[in-house]
Amino acid sequence: MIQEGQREELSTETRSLRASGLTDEIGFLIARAKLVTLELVDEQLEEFGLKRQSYATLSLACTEYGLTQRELAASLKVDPSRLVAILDELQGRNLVVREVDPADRRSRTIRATDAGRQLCAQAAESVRRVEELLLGEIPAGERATIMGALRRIAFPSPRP
Amino acid sequence: MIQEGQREELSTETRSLRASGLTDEIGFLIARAKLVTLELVDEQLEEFGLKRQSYATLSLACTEYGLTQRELAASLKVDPSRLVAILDELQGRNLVVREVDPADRRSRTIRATDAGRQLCAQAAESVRRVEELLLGEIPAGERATIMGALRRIAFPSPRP
DNA sequence: CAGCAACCGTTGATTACTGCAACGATTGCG
DNA sequence: CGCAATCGTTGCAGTAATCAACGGTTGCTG
Repeated sequence: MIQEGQREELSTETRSLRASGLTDEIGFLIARAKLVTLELVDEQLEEFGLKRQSYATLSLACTEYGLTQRELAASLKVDPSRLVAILDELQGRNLVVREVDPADRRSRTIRATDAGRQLCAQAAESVRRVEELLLGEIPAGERATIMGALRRIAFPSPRP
Repeated sequence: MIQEGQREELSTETRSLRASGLTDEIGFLIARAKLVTLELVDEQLEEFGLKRQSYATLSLACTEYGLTQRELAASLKVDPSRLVAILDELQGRNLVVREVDPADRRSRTIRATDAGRQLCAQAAESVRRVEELLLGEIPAGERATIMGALRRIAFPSPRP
């Protein structure tokens, strides 16, 4: 188990975390991994003036499906009321538009503008770099396993 | 790619998420996996009257290292001021005690009581069930890969 | 050994985010 | 037509994250 070659200096912090058993629990690991990962994502998004949620919203708005705010909120697991502010900001920057759904005038379908699409494409490229930063040294086969497992966890039983 | 045998009913929600590319981004996946996972963890902890942070704190208090509040806060990436309320609650339930560090009377070393150890052991057993729920159908070898990757992401460059 | 900067736990204020109820506008159904 | 349900929106309450400040304590330094 312990490599002779690379002597690992274990901080008391790491040692106690291991002794507590927390580093064997998936909940603790995912919570912590989320902190680290999203910090990197935020870093990448900063230059585009986007935050995680506005970026995710913009990404969905770039698809061909004309999603309503309700659908958007459900997809992103965000409260519809929270989405209002996000869309206000995106629309204020002319990245998306709210179109009245002709089929149901209560709903607004959200679509990205050309500027929105362009910005989203650039941001997506930056965001994808995070995976490289985090899993760069891991062989491609294992990386696929990991991403697949995350997908499975993120979208449980019925849906992939 | 697409299995003939199992016809997958794709909801428009899943379809649009895929089309947006978000399901290929590690940031989105981890954020979402964290939501799902911690919901299960909370569920398991509820019967013990613990929340994530108090459980993690209690876990660390159960180790042989007599950690100070400062060290605890650093290990859990929680603000020291936030830890005060957590410890107040745990101490109020006689699960931990604050001992004045004889070496440095400014510091308080946190230790679990016998009751605290007992409760933590029970809670830990429940919490570990979450991994089974999430990764139960995945072969053991891949599970080890996944947990290892999470550890690597959660504790970047210098520390394992 | 006196004094001073630094550190510890704690308090308090400020800010941000989540979840929930309620509202007008609109729809679909009976 | 009338009524329940839905959509976007607003506002509010509870919770957490961040930061400054303070008394008590330590250790360094002159």
